[in-house]
Order: sequence, then structure tokens, then C-alpha cells
Amino acid sequence: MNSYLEALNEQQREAVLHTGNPLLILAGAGSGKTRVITTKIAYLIDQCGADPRSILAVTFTNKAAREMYERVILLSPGAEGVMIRTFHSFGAWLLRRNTHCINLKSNFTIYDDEDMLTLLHSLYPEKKRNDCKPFAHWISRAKDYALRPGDNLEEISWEPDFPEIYETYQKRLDEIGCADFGDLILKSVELLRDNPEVKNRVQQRFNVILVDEYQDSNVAQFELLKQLKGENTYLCVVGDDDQSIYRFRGAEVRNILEFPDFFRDTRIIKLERNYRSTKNILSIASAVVEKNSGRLGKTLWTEKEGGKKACLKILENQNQEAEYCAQLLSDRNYGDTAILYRTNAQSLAFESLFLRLGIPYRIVGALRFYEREEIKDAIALMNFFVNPYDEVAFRRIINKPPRGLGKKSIAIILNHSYRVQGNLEKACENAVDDMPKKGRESLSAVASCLKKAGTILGTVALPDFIEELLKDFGIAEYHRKQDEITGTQKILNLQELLNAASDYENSFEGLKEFLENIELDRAQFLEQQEDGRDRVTLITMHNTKGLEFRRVMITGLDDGLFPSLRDGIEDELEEERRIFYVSITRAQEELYLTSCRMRRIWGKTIPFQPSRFIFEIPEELLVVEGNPGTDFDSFARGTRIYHDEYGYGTVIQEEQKGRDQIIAVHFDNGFTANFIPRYTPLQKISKYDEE
DNA sequence: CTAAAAACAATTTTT
DNA sequence: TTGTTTTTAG
Repeated sequence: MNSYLEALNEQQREAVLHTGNPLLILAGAGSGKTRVITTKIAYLIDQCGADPRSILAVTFTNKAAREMYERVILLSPGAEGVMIRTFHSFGAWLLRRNTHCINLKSNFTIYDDEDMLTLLHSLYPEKKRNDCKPFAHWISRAKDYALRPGDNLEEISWEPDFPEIYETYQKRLDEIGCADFGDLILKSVELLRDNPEVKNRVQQRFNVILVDEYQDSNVAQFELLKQLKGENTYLCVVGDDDQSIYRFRGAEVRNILEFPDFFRDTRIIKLERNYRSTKNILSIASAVVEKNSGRLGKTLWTEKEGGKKACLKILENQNQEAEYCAQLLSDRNYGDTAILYRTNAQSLAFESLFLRLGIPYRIVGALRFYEREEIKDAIALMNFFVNPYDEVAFRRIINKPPRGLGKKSIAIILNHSYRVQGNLEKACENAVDDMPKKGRESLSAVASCLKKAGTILGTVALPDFIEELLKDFGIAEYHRKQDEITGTQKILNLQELLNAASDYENSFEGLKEFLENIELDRAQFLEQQEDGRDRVTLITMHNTKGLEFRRVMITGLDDGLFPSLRDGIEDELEEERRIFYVSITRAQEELYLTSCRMRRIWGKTIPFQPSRFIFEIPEELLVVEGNPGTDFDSFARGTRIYHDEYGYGTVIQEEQKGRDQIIAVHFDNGFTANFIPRYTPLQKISKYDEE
């Protein structure tokens, strides 16, 4: 009967069985925390007679939510009604049901970062789009910290105009009745705070709240939790301070550190047994993360003694790096291998080589489907149809393809919109007569297309409806032409979008649901492309959270790239180190590290030194291939050298700093530069070698 | 208004 | 170097 409890270790079982006061589970990497959460849910339903509908589980990504749901159902088929969502998706769910209590249109659209920027830009047309970017960023940050325009925003930005711009932006957003990502959380907090009856209803519904990846929650999300927790709500959060890697996005480690202070009598359970990695890999991870201060401190242990040592390879450039990984993959163990990198751009070298060699791969998260022009166009069109108040969508679709409706026409339509409470669809209809003759016809065509769409909806399957809409608006034709000119696959991508729509009901509600899922779960299309084939995973370090692979290759361990090291602030270095920690702990058995001496960035070749993190790995756990300091030792003054980019030159100065020799080279082209020969490919040449 | 030319940013990481 | 935004000329 309690078979799934028997599969747990003592701490895990304790965590599952715990009831009453709030519970904080500090779960190290690979300690089976997902198993604990899923088992806990199943146990509550099966053994404690909890109503599945009264359980809310919050995860960090939609993918994690889906996986958790599947695992729960596997354990307990009766758990179907349990709600497992991300914070944002939960916020959207809550707000949709209560738009009347808060200034949101009933069919409000969710704005992503790009939409935010478009709206800001439209409010400040005299500013360049790029100059609006920092403000969009600060607004997001402010919302992460649950700060509204009236609050003290000095922590967010010193820019004197910021509070006013934030206020203007928010005012306009509220007028349009739309929500950006931050609003999904913040407006939820405000909804519950200001509407006791709503709060009561929600608190009655959810008796149990579980939060996964709690270390990456932000202040606003913590506020939301406080609002959601009623007197009798059982609250359980699971996290690992060592794996907090989203501070740039407002994640606040203090949420986990101060959780016991806010919720009195919190029970803390640590899960320290690691089931994933070998002892060697775990020792490396521990040695690295121990360099951080300000951690709660855990000691992971495992029964998997020994294991292979990690292997570090120093390479000349990213092409060699890709070749090295390809070599390692010659054993064709694709499916259990992951190649990790810090920035998405680094995937390129791997992709082109693997394509050439026929190594099957999949990219997680990169080349975001939803960010593509044609997809955004299609979504904007649907959004505008659903929500005619959506100015951002309106601006995107009104003159695409070019139909003679530029700045002037938009201004006229916007003017009209004020007379119809901002309804831009009606404004289009009404504005037809005011149009200069050029735009008149095309605007009336737009208006009738929208009307026609309204009559078709519900009569045909959703993909057919969307296809019709795209055709009528000329979007399909526009991108077909683009495809012909530039050889892209925009039409194919649109087809993919249509396919995804077939899962939804052919009604207004179905369309709305489809749109919301797109906005909140952008990864879902990419995952649909998975065909179960054995493939290498190419993935950013951030995206690997929660995943594991038998063999992991961490690439680009170049100082400045990883750690990223922008201003060298110590705090940020600690976060980078946690990213390294997360990356290392993805590996079950084998760990490979690579570093490049040179890297082409923006068409320029930049020399790099090995990441400082490499030196934090205990020597006895690491095998180094391609010694970083082979025969580049002595560059005496006067030595002639050749450099790939700068050409021929002479060493004019030389000094020893620690174990590195630093030389200054005066090139024949007049340029002078400093190098550390150990890390820079310089050829020593004799005079006779020169032409 | 559109299309071509010029200017300019981009490499952190994502809901 | 690339792709995108802004300026300009028609």
C-alpha cells in the first residue's frame, strides 16, 4: 500500500509525511526532490484523502510543470485535478477569472519583453528604440521586487526619469488593459490584497501549496505566496541556495534564507544524499561551490564511490572545441550526452560541424520559435482579433504587409479610438472616412477582414480559421514572398503554428486558450519537434536546471566568457560559480571541460585565458589534456613572432608574473599589444621564415 | 508611403 | 561579422 514510501530514504520520507507547520526542504542537486514533491502529492491524495483540486504545485518552468504532472498521475491516477503551474501561469489563471476586480480587459493580452519595448517606444517616439531598452528592463526588475511607480525605485535605477517613465508606461498599459509578465504576479498580489472575498475564495480552494525551485523565486512571488497562504494552508517549499542562478531576473536568495523568519515554526529538512553523480564529480562540484560565501551549507554524499576523473582539454578556438566534442561523440552515445555553454551564440560552432558530420543534435531553448518575425505577426493578428484594445498588436499588424497605413494613418486611428474607449477595431471602422484616399481602401479592407473573421470563428477547425485569417490579411503571401527572396522557411514555421492550434477547440475560448499557452509556454513548439531520436543535447547552462545526463561536456571555460565577468562584482562572480556548480552536477558519470585560447566574436579574434573556475578544481580530480603552457615559454626581447591577426612583430618587453610570462609585441604594422604567450597562439619565427 | 542606404548594436542567462 | 533600426531619397 505504501510502496512508494518504501522507495524513499529517511529524510525524503520525513519530508513526504510532514504536516502542519510550513516546511522548507533544502534539497541538494540530484537528491530526488522532484520525487519527494510528487510522492507528497500522491500521498496527500491517496492516504490523507485530500481533494486533488485543493493542491497547488508551483514549478519554475512549464516543462517542469508538465513533467511533474505526469509523474504525479503515474503515482496516483486519481490526482488528475491537481493544479501544477508556473507562478506566471498561475497568475494568468487567477487574473483571467477576476478581470472585473482589477483594471484588466476581460480578454487581456500578455506582453513579453519585446511588446513592452514596443509600447514604451510608442510612448516616447522621440527616443530611439534602443534607448528605451534599459527602461523596459528596469520596469521588469521593479515588478520583480513588487515595486510600483510610487514606491522608492532608487534600488532599481538612479536614472532620474525612470519613475516618471515607469508611471507613464503603466498608465498606458492599464488603459489598454493588458498585462506584462511582471503584472501577472504583481496584479495577482494586488487582487488578493484588495479583494478579501477573492482572497477568501482562493484560500478556501487551495489547502496545500508546494513550490519547487524556491531559490529562484522573486520578491513579488514571495508576496503572492504570503497572500495565498491562509491560516490553515499547508505550505511546503523546496529549494537549493547553491543553485540560485536567476538573480539577473530578480530572483532573491533571501526568500529561502529568510523563509523561516517570516513563517514561524518552519520545519527544515535537508536532503543531502545524491543519487545522480559519482563521488569524483560530486567532489569537484563541492570544491567549487565551497568558494562561495553566504550559503546555508550542505554536504552532499553518495554511495557511488570513485568514478572517472574529469577531463580538461585546452583548444585553440571554438572550431577545434567543436571537433573535440565530435571526437568524444564518435562512440555514438548521443542521447546521454549534453554539451553545455554559457551563451546561446556558442551553439553555432557545434551546429555547423554536427550538421556536416551528421551528428544528430537538438537545441534546447535557442532560436526561439515564438520570437521569429512570422510567428509574432501571426500571434499579433490573433491577439488583436481577440483583444481589439491591444495597441501593440495593432501597431504590428496594421501595415504589414505594406498597405499604405503609416504613421499618419495610425495617428488618425488612435485619435478615433479615444471616442470608443480605446477599441481599435471600432476605431478602424470609424476612421475609414477620415483617411487620406491612399489608405481609405486598405483600411476598410482591414475592417471587413476582421468582421469576416468574426463570422467564421467556430464554424471551422481552429487551424483553418487561423489560416484564413493569415491569408485574408496578406501575412501568408507576404512571408511566402520573403521565403522566395531570402530562402527562409517562414511559411513552414507558420504551418507549425497552425499544427499546434489543432489541439484547441474551434471557438473564441479555444483561441484564447491557445494564445495564452503560446505566451506563457514558448518552449512547447520546440519540444514538439522532438521525435525520440537519439540526439546530443546542445543547451545553455541555465537551461540544464533539473536535467541530468550520463556524460556532460562543459564548453567555453574561458575567463570573461564564463565567468561572464562584466564589472567583476564579487556577487556576480558567486552567481557564475553557482551556474558552474549546477552544470557540473548535471553529470552522472563523465565530465569533460573545454577551454579555448582564442574565440571569434563579432568577426574579431579575441584571446582568452582559461576560466578562473578551472583552478578551483582539485588537481587530483582532473586530467588535463593539451597543457595550457606547452612550449610557449621563452620569448626573449628581440624575438620575432607571427600572430594570425596582427601579422609579424618583435618582442619589445618581457616580464614574469607568477607562472605567466607577459610580453609586449610591436607589430610591423605599427600596432603594439601585450600577450600572455601561454594562452595566445604566437609563432616564434626565424628571420629566414619571413618572405 | 516605400525602398534603399546608412548607422548601429550584439553575447549573458528566461517566465 | 550579422541582423535590425533609423535616416534618406524618390
